[in-house]
Amino acid sequence: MRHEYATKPREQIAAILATERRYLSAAEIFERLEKAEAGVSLSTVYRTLERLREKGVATSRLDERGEATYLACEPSHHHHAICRVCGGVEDVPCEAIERFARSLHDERGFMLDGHTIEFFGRCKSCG
Amino acid sequence: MRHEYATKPREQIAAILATERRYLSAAEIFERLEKAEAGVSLSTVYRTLERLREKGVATSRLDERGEATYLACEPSHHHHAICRVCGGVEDVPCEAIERFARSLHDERGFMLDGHTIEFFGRCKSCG
DNA sequence: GCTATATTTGCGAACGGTTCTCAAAATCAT
DNA sequence: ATGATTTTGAGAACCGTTCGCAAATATAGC
Repeated sequence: MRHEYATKPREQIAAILATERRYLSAAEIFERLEKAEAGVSLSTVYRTLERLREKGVATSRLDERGEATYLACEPSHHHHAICRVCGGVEDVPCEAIERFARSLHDERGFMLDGHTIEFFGRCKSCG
Repeated sequence: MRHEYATKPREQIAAILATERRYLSAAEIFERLEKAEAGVSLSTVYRTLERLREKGVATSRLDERGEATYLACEPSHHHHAICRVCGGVEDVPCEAIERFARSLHDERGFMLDGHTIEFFGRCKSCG
């Protein structure tokens, strides 16, 4: 029989993620737990973040330096506008992409100054 | 006086990059150099790739596992369509983004099945 | 509540990619 | 060739992440 144990470390990590509207690294989360003297290990932080991602309640992305960062995130398909100053994340619905720069600024006040776009799939010769 | 020395390792690395239309990791380039018994060190591969990127003749991106990969690349602003099977890269001009899925398939035969889009800038409160 | 069983945890070691250090080798100007 | 300067190779160091395992914890059944 397969069980899921509800543990204090998991609750604490999920809580930190839930109250933060920016991508956090495992190290950042670990720091906060240390400050709160939670006695949670870094390994557990990594394991729990990965678990949250698998469950679909968090997304992850690699920052510029290749460090994995996590954000509590609804599973619906959308994209992110990330502030270069505060790191804050705003959701950008997929349909908005066509009008992206103008709408981001006009509708949300987000001053776009860069973006990363990559498409994946199969090229003509790989069918 | 500041000089730039033209060396064999640099030529060889640039040559590998120039003939390959896919993102290559430092390790992959190093392997090829080993096969050719070029006697070039991994450190030099890293240093040279970074140098090519700074000079603007190559771009880099992190793959899913966070490994840095490099591609010889014109400096003009555009995006990439990466084949999931062969790794081949096709340039996607920036203006095409609005019509991306249809045009990619109709015009290039690239069957889109995923994409990564991130916007950067300053949010309303960070001005 | 207690016990048995399965899951989770913390610790520390291992890992893999990248960067650094530094003496030896290569490049270029003269 | 010679000397000043840059680049290189080898290996150590680094850093984020993963792994292995014994101890601790959570749950189910009594």
